[in-house]
Amino acid sequence: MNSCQQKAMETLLHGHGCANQLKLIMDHAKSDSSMEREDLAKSVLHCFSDALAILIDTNDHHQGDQSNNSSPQDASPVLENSRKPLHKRGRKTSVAESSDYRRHESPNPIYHDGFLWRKYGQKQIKESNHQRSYYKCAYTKDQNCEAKKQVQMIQNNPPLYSTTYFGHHTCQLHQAYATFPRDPSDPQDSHMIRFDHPDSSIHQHQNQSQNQIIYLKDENMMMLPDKSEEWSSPSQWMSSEVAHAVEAFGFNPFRTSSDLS
DNA sequence: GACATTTGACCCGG
DNA sequence: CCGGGTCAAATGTC
Repeated sequence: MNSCQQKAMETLLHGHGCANQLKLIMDHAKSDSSMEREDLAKSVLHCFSDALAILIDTNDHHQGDQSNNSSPQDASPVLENSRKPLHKRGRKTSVAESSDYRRHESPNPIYHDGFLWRKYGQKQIKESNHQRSYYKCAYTKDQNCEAKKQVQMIQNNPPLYSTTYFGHHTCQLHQAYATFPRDPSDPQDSHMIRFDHPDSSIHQHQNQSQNQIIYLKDENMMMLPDKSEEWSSPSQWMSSEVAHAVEAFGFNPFRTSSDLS
């Protein structure tokens, strides 16, 4: 998978996570969480818009360099960082100048976006009069995930918050997604998709006869068919909602440019 | 006690 | 030197 497709995949997964949370909230509408629902709905919309933009751009520009399999994701940031002495702290590279970011603006800060974040800093930004909060993926240490986000109020009246995401989630949440089908011809190879916490086993259901695993947190997740020799259709490697959303836009990330014309 | 958040210090790029 | 990003000790919460 090239880096653009991976980026789109992550964005779609992000949207899927938001959709799941939204569904859970709506299923258990005990409390008045309309703000949360609004955040999630906006996140879902943003994710699909961003993913589609990425995928369409991929199709427009990426067909010529298919031989180049080395994506930026393959380059090891760990090695890059390891060149620096351990006692060095502070800004390594300017994330604000990185082209690899996605910025969302909403009347409320986006706390529930489908990922688990850990706050690692807060700073008063000189020009804005508002504090900026810095978050890392909760799996930064465990799985070397480098995804980060910044949340900052950018306007008082009416309140407006900017949430900026940097980098990609490389935590297992996405690895499970990115690595299958591992061996479609191997019947012993279980087809597993998971979108909840990788360590949580309580939601896990295993169909032992078919050696397939689904997760109850994603009730609408498709059980992958045993015959998985073809993965060209999004509906065969995405959740049903994401697949339907992508197909509704008439887009197939594996379609070639000649198919488009 | 374990884990998450806060906050001041440190570091780097401009 | 300044502003922004990160670290890590201190503090809070469960």
